[in-house]
Amino acid sequence: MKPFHIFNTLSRRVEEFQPLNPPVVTYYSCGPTVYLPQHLGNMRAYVFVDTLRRTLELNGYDVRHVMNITDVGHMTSDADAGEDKVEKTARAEGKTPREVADFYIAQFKRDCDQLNIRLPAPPLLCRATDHVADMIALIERIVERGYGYVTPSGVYFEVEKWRGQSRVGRLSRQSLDEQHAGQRLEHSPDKKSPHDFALWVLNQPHHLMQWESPWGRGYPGWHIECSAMSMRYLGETIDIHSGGLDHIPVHHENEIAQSEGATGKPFVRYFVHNAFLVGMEGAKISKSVGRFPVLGDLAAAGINPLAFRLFCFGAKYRSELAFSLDAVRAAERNLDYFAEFARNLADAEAEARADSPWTQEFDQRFIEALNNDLNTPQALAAALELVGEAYRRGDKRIWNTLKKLDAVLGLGLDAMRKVTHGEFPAEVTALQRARDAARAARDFKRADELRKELEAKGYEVKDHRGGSTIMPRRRVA
RNA sequence: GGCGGCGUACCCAAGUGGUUAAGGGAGAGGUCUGCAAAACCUCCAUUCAGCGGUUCGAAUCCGCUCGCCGCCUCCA
Repeated sequence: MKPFHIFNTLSRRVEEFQPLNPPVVTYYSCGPTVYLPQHLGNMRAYVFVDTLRRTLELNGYDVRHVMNITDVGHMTSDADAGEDKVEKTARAEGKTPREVADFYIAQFKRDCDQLNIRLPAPPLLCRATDHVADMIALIERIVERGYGYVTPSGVYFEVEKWRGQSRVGRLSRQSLDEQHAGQRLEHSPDKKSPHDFALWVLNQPHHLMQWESPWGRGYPGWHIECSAMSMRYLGETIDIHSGGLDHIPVHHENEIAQSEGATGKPFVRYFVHNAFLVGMEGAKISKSVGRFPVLGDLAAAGINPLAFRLFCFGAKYRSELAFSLDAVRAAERNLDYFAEFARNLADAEAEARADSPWTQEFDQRFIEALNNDLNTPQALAAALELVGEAYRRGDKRIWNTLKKLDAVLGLGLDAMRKVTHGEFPAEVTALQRARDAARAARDFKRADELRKELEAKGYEVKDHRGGSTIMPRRRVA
């Protein structure tokens, strides 16, 4: 089997992945900003993060995964002096910033749960406001090494000193001249150059969240949280750092500068970036635009939210994906296909110790597709064909294989099977038995009555040759 | 102005130099079925935005044209 390969934005190539200290993989993924609900574009990114993590685990790696939660420092306009977005929402809703953040964090966790996205457990799911001391310590190192300078409006990182005027940005491949920084926005006159960015912001008395620092009361710049928390939990050089494509030119470029400026060591070995979910008009879905679809919209449209996970697998993470309710409905048919198979699987079939030998081909195709830069469309195709082949051959000894694939697909097929193979109330089981008997006696009138009774109690009934299966009716929110 | 990406069937999309252009959805026909629901079979792009070029061979490489989008400012 070929080892895992991934596209590294640093080299702009698909590379064989080799962690620094196998089998451990240190992985930092950019998490949510918590001043609004997460839209489906955000959720696509987290499905991607989850898929990457699960694929690494499938390859036998021990993934130490950190995700940050940005609950301070995102400005509405200018990166240095605009209003903090969390605070803006707090003012609008009459809450404290902490309350706003708590609310949207809880919602984020619920959304992830519905998509079977496994989040790191705290403290590895880490909040910026809980790590201000780490950030201050890091800024001190940067200043000591001569890359930061203190002014009345804040501490800034001196970009040109770090990389030189003409050097091309490592990630964005643009020279400083090409970036036209400052052309379209106002910046602090204290900055030596428009490219410089804030590490610590001072003298913003209206800002609600403030901390004491060696330079005075203030709050951290946006980029510093990721460097500080990444180093805190994963060390000064990590294996993988992921985020959206939009972070390449500013956020990640600046993270590299400040981190390597502070430590003198490489910050990240593999930078991985996911592409956007786009609306039907082909335009990017983003928080700053105003209206955007959220996970709850799917349930409102009668779609199982988990279908969104499979919908995401339909395109590679580096390709734009066009969102529409119909496209998610199409994915929901695939979800039902897997689910039906799992639910109807007899115990004898599920408990077979070894799967049929022909399943290996699909297993292999699945893993090779994922190991080839996370080609989820091909992996999904292999999984679908595995099930199709089982039906075709009338040989359902594929459960061990399917469960293995589900470790990445993340549909929870095992739990789905238990829905039809679990314990039901005695009266429900009795009704089912009575109905099976009526059917066997070809008393279809009676069978139909009993079906109605079961449905009234909230159970769905499906017949097959020898008998029937029942399951609680899916609640559509 | 700079940087980057995209255009494959009705829809979502793989494939990026070489046998018949994955897979799914929708659609059409069929098998099975008491009903309902599944499932299975068959069909569904001589063609990859357009035009040139390179090559024994291109959806895949190069050039041009048209159309669309992202980033350079908070954004996954």
